[in-house]
Amino acid sequence: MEPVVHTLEKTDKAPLPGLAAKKKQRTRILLAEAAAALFYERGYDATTIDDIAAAVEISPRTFYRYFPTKEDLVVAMGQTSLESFFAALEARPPAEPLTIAVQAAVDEALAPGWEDADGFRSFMALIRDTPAFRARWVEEAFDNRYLLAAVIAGRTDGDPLGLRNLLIAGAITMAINTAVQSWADQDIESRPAVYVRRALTELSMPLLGP
Amino acid sequence: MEPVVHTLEKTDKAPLPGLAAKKKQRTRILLAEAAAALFYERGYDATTIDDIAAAVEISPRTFYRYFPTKEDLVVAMGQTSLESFFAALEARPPAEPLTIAVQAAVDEALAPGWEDADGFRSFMALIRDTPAFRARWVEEAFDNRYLLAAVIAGRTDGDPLGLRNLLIAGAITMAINTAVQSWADQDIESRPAVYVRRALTELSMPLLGP
DNA sequence: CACCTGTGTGGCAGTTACTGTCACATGGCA
DNA sequence: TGCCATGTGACAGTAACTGCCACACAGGTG
Repeated sequence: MEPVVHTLEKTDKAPLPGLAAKKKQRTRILLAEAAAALFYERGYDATTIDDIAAAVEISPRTFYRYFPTKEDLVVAMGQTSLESFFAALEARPPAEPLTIAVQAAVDEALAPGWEDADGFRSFMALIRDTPAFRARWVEEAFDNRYLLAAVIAGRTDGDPLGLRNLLIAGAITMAINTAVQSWADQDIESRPAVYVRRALTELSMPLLGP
Repeated sequence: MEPVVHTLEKTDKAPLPGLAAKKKQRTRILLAEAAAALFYERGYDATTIDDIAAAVEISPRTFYRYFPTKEDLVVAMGQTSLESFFAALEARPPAEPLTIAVQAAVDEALAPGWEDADGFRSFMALIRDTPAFRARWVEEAFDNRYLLAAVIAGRTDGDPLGLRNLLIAGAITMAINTAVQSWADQDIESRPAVYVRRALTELSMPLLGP
């Protein structure tokens, strides 16, 4: 078992001819979208793999060549946002304080979301109410600490696996998740970024006394 | 769905006659122990519910009256340590710096473990290598933030659901998990407490610049 | 004592997630 | 044209879970 450090793409193989790769990627996205639509409509349990496969016109067996388990669909459903976040973060100037950079990256990553904030809220609700998704999603966040730590390390030429960077990444991960979750659960009006800002601001002050 | 805030016991019902409750609790523990033994011996996938039920001489159907899913066994396997941790933490003097208190509580909770550090290490390895367990375990840690935040709030008469306390609890949760995991993965000699101390020390300094 | 009622248990049938295996299709290449 | 590689589908099998019903064994009531 080596998935301690993840990469964002699912590099099972060498890059492939390049055309087939695109097509495979495309089917993967189609599957995730079809699944999402069905989950929102009927719920997770009431949607079978057969349903999802049928919606994309592939055989159920083939579904499993794209996703190892039904739960893993949730990762694909959130992947676009996640990639945007990391891309945005890496594009930020290294001199900028980390808090600000993260804040801005969250803003950008979620930006396409809040014209339809309801969609995003549905997504969060789906995760909250679907135990299998919830666990998988949290695990994903947990793992992405390593990715985040690497980015942080990159801004300062630090050690990607150093304890300090891991802790910072962990705290930020927790902060973002806590913030977004409160937003999804409570607030009807303001944008999630408001919550994230509040949490990150809190983080930038010393958390613990001596 | 309401499990946002957890209690440590599984309060499905009113306290029950009290005798039946003990017996039920006992069976639950027996199941968790039998399952653990089988998992260590053959692995998670190679152990069926039927095996576990047979080891405790109950019917497979009855197993599901104790645990909703096979994965949930991992929570029961770790529950004793978790309860010790919280008990120890609450017993600490409120004046004591939080870092020290947590450190000491981890020490106490894991103490029975390191005469047989190998057992604990096996447990961590099982979690690491069993995707279903891993996700469930991380989720549990994630949820226990709320419990920890409540305890922290109790030491200072703060708000158990206040953002600040949630963030502190989150950071500590991450720190402990990161520390224990590194210990389990790498170190053969020293005790996990050493890793935890290092992480907590780091946490007690400001994590993020302004 | 018989009678009910509530609670834990077991057996059975059914659904669905997932897997191993094999056969077939397609497309580039010699 | 034949050959191989890679993606796909069909089929059978295992095992996790669920709903349902029937039974056992309390404790309280007539």
